[in-house]
Amino acid sequence: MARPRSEDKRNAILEAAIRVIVAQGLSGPTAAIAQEAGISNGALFTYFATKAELLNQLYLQLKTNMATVALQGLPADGDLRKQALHLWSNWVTWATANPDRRRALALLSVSDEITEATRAAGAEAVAGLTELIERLRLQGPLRHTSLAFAGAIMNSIAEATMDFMIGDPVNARKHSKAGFEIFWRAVS
Amino acid sequence: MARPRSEDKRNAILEAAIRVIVAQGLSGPTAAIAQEAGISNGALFTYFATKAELLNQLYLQLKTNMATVALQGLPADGDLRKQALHLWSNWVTWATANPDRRRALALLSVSDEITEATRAAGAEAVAGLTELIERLRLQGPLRHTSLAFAGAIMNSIAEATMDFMIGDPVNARKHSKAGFEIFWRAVS
Amino acid sequence: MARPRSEDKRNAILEAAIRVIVAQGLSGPTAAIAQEAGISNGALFTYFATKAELLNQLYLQLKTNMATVALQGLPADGDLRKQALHLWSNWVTWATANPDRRRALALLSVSDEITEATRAAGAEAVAGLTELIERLRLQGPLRHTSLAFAGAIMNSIAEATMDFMIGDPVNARKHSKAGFEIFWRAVS
Amino acid sequence: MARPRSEDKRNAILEAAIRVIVAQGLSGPTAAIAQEAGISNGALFTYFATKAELLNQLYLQLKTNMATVALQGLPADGDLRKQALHLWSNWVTWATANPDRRRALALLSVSDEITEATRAAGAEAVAGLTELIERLRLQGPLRHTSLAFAGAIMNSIAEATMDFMIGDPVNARKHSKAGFEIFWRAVS
DNA sequence: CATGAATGAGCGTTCATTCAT
DNA sequence: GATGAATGAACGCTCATTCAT
Repeated sequence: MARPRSEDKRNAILEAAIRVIVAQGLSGPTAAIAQEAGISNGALFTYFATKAELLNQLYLQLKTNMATVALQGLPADGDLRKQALHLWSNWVTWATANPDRRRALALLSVSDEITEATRAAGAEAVAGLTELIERLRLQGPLRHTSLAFAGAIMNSIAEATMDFMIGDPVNARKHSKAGFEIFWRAVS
Repeated sequence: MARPRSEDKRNAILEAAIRVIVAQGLSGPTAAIAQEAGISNGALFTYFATKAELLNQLYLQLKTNMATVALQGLPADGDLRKQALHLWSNWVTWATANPDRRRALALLSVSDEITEATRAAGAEAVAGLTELIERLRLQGPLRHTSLAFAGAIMNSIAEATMDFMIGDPVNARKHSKAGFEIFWRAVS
Repeated sequence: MARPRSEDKRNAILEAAIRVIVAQGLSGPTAAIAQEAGISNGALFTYFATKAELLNQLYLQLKTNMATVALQGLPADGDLRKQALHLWSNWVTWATANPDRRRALALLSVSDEITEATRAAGAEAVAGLTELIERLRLQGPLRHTSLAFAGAIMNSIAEATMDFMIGDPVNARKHSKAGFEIFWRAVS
Repeated sequence: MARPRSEDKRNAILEAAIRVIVAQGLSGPTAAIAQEAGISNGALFTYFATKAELLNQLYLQLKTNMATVALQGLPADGDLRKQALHLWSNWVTWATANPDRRRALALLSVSDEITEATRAAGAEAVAGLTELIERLRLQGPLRHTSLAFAGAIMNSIAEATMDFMIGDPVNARKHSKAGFEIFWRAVS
């Protein structure tokens, strides 16, 4: 058996890609990613056939990671507001603790390198989140809009909140609270 | 800076840039922009010293254009809700009528080619808008947050709304209305 | 008006390509061709959009050049043998005087970079030659084979002859004569 | 050189190389050859130290194979024409039955990866053939040329004939006969 | 000895910018 | 000023060869 393909190396590449993307944008060279990951420039293509594939997989991993963290420890039986607050709290905490991941995900989200298939898989990955939002929506004033619209609104409020939490860490808690109240008023 | 010969040509370049950016992203070649504008390759650099400068100026022009339209015909004396609704209506109308401009502006907004100075000038350009938001904020639950935060929230709700209006034109009016109500509930 | 595209430079590239192909084969780098031609590596692509296009055009030019030389001063009224001898003589003289051109053409002829369209144009370019061969064929023992077959046979004898003329210049004249006699006996 | 383990594997590689060369040219990747041979990437280099060595050995094997088949069952006592016809027949039969081998050999023959030493060994391998040609030559009009020249001429006529037999299998027999007559007239 | 991941030089092509005309 | 050819650094990707397992 040859040297096995290393999961660690794969992760190192994805982590390196985040750093390069944050520093140089999506057009950062694959060679820089490889160097940052401590491998040769050719080895990168053992793990990802093309740069586009690397970006797609990174998008998916970031989205999955975000959703997983956001849903962590969600109280199964709490009332809706309690659940929403838990989710919100996890979410903004993730964003605050991982500004690079969040920035990379934001850039990837608007890139046209990300295929429809990947976007669909990404939607799948956040299904747990989506479901909670749906329950919220059905009970409030957005009841007559679509799920997607409600999700987008919630997402947009959250993102704006996170921007401020990251940009002004001292008042992060305050912004988080204010953001949640706006969000809550939007859906209930 | 001596003004270059033709203001028309300058505008043609900026319009061409919008089309190229929408079609190919920010990495679209300057040569494509020049061709689309009906001028030569090299002439573009008579009007904009570098590609980055072109992008910065385009950002500024788009932001200014958006703000100008948004404030058009704002009733000076109406009550706040009436004013806000007028603004909202202008804004989403602009976005619906100019999806390319909006898409280009969105891409430019997250690009790291846009300098701090340009962003500051952009903030300047939307001062009229900002002022109205500030008046809203001071009267409502966001009163204890910052102006910038309130602006970002409002912006984010509007952007999400516009996405849906453009993506689903049949229900555009409905989305606009729903979006405004959310916005209004957020600030009042 | 900008610097005009220079026919000289185009020719310099084609000549350089011949030298590089002879020295390194068809896989010789475009950068080497550019350097040999005294231009920057990017400029090559102003004249030929891709390497494949360069190779195709080179093939065509070489084939055309060969045919033109071969037909030079062909006696219009001479008897067939006289005409054939004239052609043969021109042809092998060209090959002897231009071994690099001939070698490059040989490599290009077997390359799969050369498209069907180019091969068709090449056949067009040697139409004058083909026509004479056809007249020969119809009068001799090959009368019952195809034009293409007769052409291939004649070509193959000529090529073998040229190989020996180039490889052993001292006896070039002798080989040429012997080759022609074989050829003549093949077709008459 | 200790013989590597498996002669089978060596042959599998050579056969695979033929297929890859026919499909992709001489620049086909060694990895593709290995895959086609059903072995790993690296194992190929246990059998052939470099790609060039593989190509050289393949050249030699193909040439040997061709010559062996061509001489099969040669009547020791027949008259010259009978012997020549037998040889011719074997030869074109081999080419018709093994177009891939022939195509690969043709590409290898013009490649500059094949060393002088290999070419010399190749000449050695076809010595039996050469000897017959030599006997022919000494009795006919080519008597005053060199052995090599006569061989090249004969080879060239045969190759042109084979091209047509392979390209137009329906008339293969006819082309073979016509080719032989030309050949015979050239040497006798 | 077999495997296949790792290496890194090398390639064709692109493109912002410069400059001869 | 306008044109578009020239420049050359940069990029994504390939592949012969090496080497850890």
